[in-house]
Amino acid sequence: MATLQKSIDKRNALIKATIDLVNNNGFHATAMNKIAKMANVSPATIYLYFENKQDLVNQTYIEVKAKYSDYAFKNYTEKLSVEDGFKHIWKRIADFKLIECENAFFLAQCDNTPIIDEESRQEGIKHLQPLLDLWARGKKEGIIKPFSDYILYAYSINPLSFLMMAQKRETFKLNNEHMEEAFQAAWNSIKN
Amino acid sequence: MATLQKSIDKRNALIKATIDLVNNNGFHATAMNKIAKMANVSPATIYLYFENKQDLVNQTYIEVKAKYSDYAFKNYTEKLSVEDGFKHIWKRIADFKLIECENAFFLAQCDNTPIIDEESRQEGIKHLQPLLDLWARGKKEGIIKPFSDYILYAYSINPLSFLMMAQKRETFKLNNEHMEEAFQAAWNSIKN
DNA sequence: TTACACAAAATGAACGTTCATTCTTTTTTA
DNA sequence: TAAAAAAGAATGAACGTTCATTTTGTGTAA
Repeated sequence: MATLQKSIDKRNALIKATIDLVNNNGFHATAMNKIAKMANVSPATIYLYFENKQDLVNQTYIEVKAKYSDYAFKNYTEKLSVEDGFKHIWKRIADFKLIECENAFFLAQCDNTPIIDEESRQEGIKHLQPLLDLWARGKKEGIIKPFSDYILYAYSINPLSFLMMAQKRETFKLNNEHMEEAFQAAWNSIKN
Repeated sequence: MATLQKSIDKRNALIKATIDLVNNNGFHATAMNKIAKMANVSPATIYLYFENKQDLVNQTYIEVKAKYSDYAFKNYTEKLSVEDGFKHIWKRIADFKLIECENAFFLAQCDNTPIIDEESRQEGIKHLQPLLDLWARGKKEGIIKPFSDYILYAYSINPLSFLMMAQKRETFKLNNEHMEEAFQAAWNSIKN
């Protein structure tokens, strides 16, 4: 337990600190110094766990992205109808953005800036496959509009990021009614 | 012409260089040095036009945002029906994101990160009023769903940013057919 | 149980570099 | 010719990273 466990704790603390500081200051304004301080660790210790700053943020991204898709597809099964399946995944993603908003905000920032290696970005995309499969089935059954996946994503999933951002910036307060409206808008934009 | 004109040219060159470099490297990885070099100017000269780096990027943001909304509402008139008016504005915004994609990308990056002062951000929001007015009319006439403006924006306008981002990243190639699909999705998500 | 030795983990100080900004000088303009 | 504009070199601070050293944890011999 002792040694290894301690290590994992430190690594987690470092990743948590990275998310926090990058969320509030951006990647390049976040000093290794500050990350170390927030994680209660010496700056030098970071380099026992990560190659360098870029590696730290890449690994943080991949880890958060994995957490995101795990959350999104929890309890999902292909046995559901297209509409029910979509609603299930959509609600899970919405929940994630609300509940794990620090994580979600970090992902949004990575996805909209050049701070992440293209390689790590590709690594993070893989996880969405079940949703793409669902859409393929929906198109075949004539339930989903025959739009390209990018369009379907842009109009049914991605808007949640915008809402989360507004919420985080406190220019908008999401409530249950809003979420109901949002789901309707999402479904109307892609259903046939 | 002479003095003042020359100054405006330099200022424009600086702003253009800022957009270019921030788009490709992010704000904090963009050195004043490099901005000066790209604008064919001494680093010291920047400080004749801008207070400091933050001021440079704030002013760049406000200027690009103004260009964006000018473009969006060009030739728009309130005499149009709600549907036609919306289509008009939507197409203008879509055009902007396609044609002025460097500008659009810069805005997207500013809107998704903490690089811009909250004050400048607020300054940039004002310009959307005609669209909000149109939605208000649409809701009153029962043509637009009675959703909050944030939701309407998230599902009808903001998705264009996502598509532009994918396009810029060359993971997706937008064509006319896609734009038609995108408009349908946008309108379906907000129409009653 | 204690004392010791060794390796792994962790540290704080130090390094070289790069950055935003300023200072002094030169050039341009009117 | 005087003032405004611009330049390039200089500056101090801050950064990512490394180095020399100390601390911690673990197994072993007494």
